[in-house]
Amino acid sequence: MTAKHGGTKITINYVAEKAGVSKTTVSRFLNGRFEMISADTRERIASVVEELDYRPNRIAQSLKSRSSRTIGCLVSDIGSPFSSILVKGISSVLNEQGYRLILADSEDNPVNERNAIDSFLESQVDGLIVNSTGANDRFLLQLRDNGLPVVFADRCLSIPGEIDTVETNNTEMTCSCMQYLSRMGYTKVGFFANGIGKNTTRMARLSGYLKTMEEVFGYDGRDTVYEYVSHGDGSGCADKILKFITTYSQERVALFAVNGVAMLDILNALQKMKLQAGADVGVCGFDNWGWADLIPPGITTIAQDSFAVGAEAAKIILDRLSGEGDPACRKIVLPSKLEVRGSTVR
Amino acid sequence: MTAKHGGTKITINYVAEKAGVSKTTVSRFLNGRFEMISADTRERIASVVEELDYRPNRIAQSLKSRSSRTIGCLVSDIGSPFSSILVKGISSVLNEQGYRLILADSEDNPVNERNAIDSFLESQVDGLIVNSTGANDRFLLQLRDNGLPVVFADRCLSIPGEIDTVETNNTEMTCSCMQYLSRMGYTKVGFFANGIGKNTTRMARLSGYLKTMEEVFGYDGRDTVYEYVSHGDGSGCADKILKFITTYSQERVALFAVNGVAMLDILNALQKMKLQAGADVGVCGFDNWGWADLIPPGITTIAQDSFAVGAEAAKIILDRLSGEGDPACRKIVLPSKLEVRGSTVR
DNA sequence: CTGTTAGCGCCTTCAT
DNA sequence: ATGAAGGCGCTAACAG
Repeated sequence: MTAKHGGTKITINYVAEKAGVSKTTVSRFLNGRFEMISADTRERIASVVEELDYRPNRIAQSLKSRSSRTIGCLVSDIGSPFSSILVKGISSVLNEQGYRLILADSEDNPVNERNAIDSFLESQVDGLIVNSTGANDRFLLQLRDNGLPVVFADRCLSIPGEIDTVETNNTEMTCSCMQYLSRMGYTKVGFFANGIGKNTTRMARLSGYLKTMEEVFGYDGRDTVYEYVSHGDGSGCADKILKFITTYSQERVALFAVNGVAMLDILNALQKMKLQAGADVGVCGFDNWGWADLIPPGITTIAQDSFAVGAEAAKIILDRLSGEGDPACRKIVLPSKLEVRGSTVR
Repeated sequence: MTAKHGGTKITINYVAEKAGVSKTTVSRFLNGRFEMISADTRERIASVVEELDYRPNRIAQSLKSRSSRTIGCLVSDIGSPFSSILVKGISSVLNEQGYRLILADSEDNPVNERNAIDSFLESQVDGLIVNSTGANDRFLLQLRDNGLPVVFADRCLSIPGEIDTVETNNTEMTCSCMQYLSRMGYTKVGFFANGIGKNTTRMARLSGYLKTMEEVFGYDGRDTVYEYVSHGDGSGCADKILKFITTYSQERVALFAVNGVAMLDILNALQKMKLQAGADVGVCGFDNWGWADLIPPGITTIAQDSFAVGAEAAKIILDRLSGEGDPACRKIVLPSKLEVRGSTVR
C-alpha cells in the first residue's frame, strides 16, 4: 500500500498533474535523467514528490522493464544456523545492490522445492540461489540453460552437468579431519549422519571419509557409516552409537558428525548413556554453532563460513546479471577450519 | 525468466493464440472459472498450457489486481536462531496460503530498517511483519493507519498507540524466573544485556527483573543491571561479571542473561575466569538453542517458541487481509517455559 | 460460452 | 526541454 492523499493513489500520473508536467518528465526525474530537465521543473517535481511522499511502484516498473530486481532464495531449512547465516550473507550483498530477496523453505522436501521454484519463476525473479534437495536438479539446469542465473549454494549438482556452485571444502576437510584422528591414535571412526539421501554436501563428506578410512585407517568405512533419523534429542542415534562402540570395544574409537544437527544428536546421546566425549570416545564433526568450547572437554569441530558461502553466491548471481566477470562456469570452494579441542585428545 | 519457446516469451496472449481463443478465455481458465468455458475449449487450453509449460506472470497480475500476495518481513538479525525460527514460522503459514515472503535484515540499524520498509512499500507488499528496532515505529503506525496490515513480532510498539503484536510473556516469565531464584536462596541477581536501547523485548524483561528485585529481593535492581557490547566470546561482559561477583562476594549471586546471545557471552566469560556455573555462581536466562542440557551442570533456561510467534504473526496478517476475525487490535502473548537445570541449583 | 475493450503504473521511442 | 502514444501481461466490465 503506497501512501495516500485524500483517497487518491499516488502514481506517477498524479505527481505529474500536481507538478504541471507530463509523466514522461516525472519518469525522467525519477530515473535521474536530469540533463533533460530544466532546473525549474526539476525542482518543482522534487518538491511534489517530497510533499506527496511518492513511492514508485516497482511492480509496474518490473512489468515494463522485464526485470524484477528480485532474487529467489531457496533453503532446505531456514531454522538451522547454517542456512540462516547463509541467507544473511546473501541478503547483505543483495541489499547493497538494491536487489530484493524472496525466501522459501523447502523443508528438504522435493515437492515443496519444486513449488517454490515455480512460484519464484512466476514472480519473475532475476536469479535463483538454491540449497537444492537434488530432486529438481534437472529442472534447475534447464532453467539455467534458458537464461536464468542459477547458483547452487552449499550444494553441488547431483546429476551430470555444470552449474555455478559455492561450497565448503567438504571432502578435503573431512579427509584432513580423518587424518588428524588417525594421528591422534584413533583406529575406528563412525560416520554419523541424520540421513544422506541425495544431499550432495553429506555425500561429499562421506566420500572423504570413505577414502581416508581405506587409505589411512586401512578398512572399509562402509561398515561404520550410521544413518539415522534425527529427533533433536539424540534418541535417533543412541542405539547406533552403542552398537558401534561395543562392536569395536577393543579399538580406539571416535564419532564423526556429518553436520551440526548430527553433532547435537551425538552429544545428547552420549550424555544419556553417561559417556564422556574425549575420555570414553572421540567426538568431532561439522559445524561450530557457538557452544563447542563450552561443552567439556571442548568439542573438536569443523567451522564453516556460511556467511561467505551466501555472499559469494549472491555475488555470482549479480555478476551473471551484469555480464561481468568470467562467463565460464564457476566453482567456488571456501575453506573451513578444523578447531581442535579436548574431545579428540587422548 | 519464464520458459521460452523458439525465442518467444510465453504470455497469456501466446497461449490464447495457440489455443485459438481470446486471452479472456485463457484468463478464465487460469482462474478456475470453468463454468464459463465449454469442455472442449477448456481441454484445448489445458493442453496448450501444459505443452508450453506456461506460467502466469504474477507481476502483471499484481499490477492489475493491486495485490502482490507478498508479505514483507523485517528482522533485526536473520542469523540468530530466534529470528530464523521466527521466519520459519512465518514462511510456513504464508506458504500454505500461497503468499510470498520478502525478507530483509535490518542488522538492528534504524536506517537499514527504514530503507527496507521503503523498499517493501515500493514492492507493494500486502502486509508487514516487523521485528522493529523502535526507531521507525511512528512511521509504521502511520502505514498501518493508512490501511497496510502491520504486525509486530517479538516486539511491541515503543511509542503510544496500538498495533497488532505477537510476543512471548517476557515480563511475567522474567518475574517467575526471579522468584524461582529467590526461592533457591539467591540474594542478588545481575541482569546482563548485550545492550538494551529501544529494544522493547529487552525492556520488558528488564522491567520484570526490576519489579521482582524490589518486591521480592528487596533492593533496587538498577544497581545490578549490566549492559555491555557483545563480541561473541564473552570478552565484553567478563569485567562486569567480575565486578558484580566481587561487589557481592558475601551474597549468593546469580547471573541472568537477557537473551541467548548474552547467555553465550556469560558462559564464555565464566569459562575464561575458571568459574563454574551453578557451583560458583547461579546462571540462567533466556533462550534455549539446543545446548543448554549439554553444558555442565545443565543451564537453566527460558525457552521461547519463536516458530509460534512467527506463525501467529503471519496468521494475523492473513486475517487482516481477508477481513476475518476480530477487527480489534490484537495482542498475542505466547507462553515460554522455565527449564530448570543444574546451573541454578545449590 | 466467448470476445472486445480498457486500463493497472511505468518507461520509451518518436515527435515537437 | 517536454509530451503524446503505445505497450509490458493480465483482468474485468460489457457486449454479443
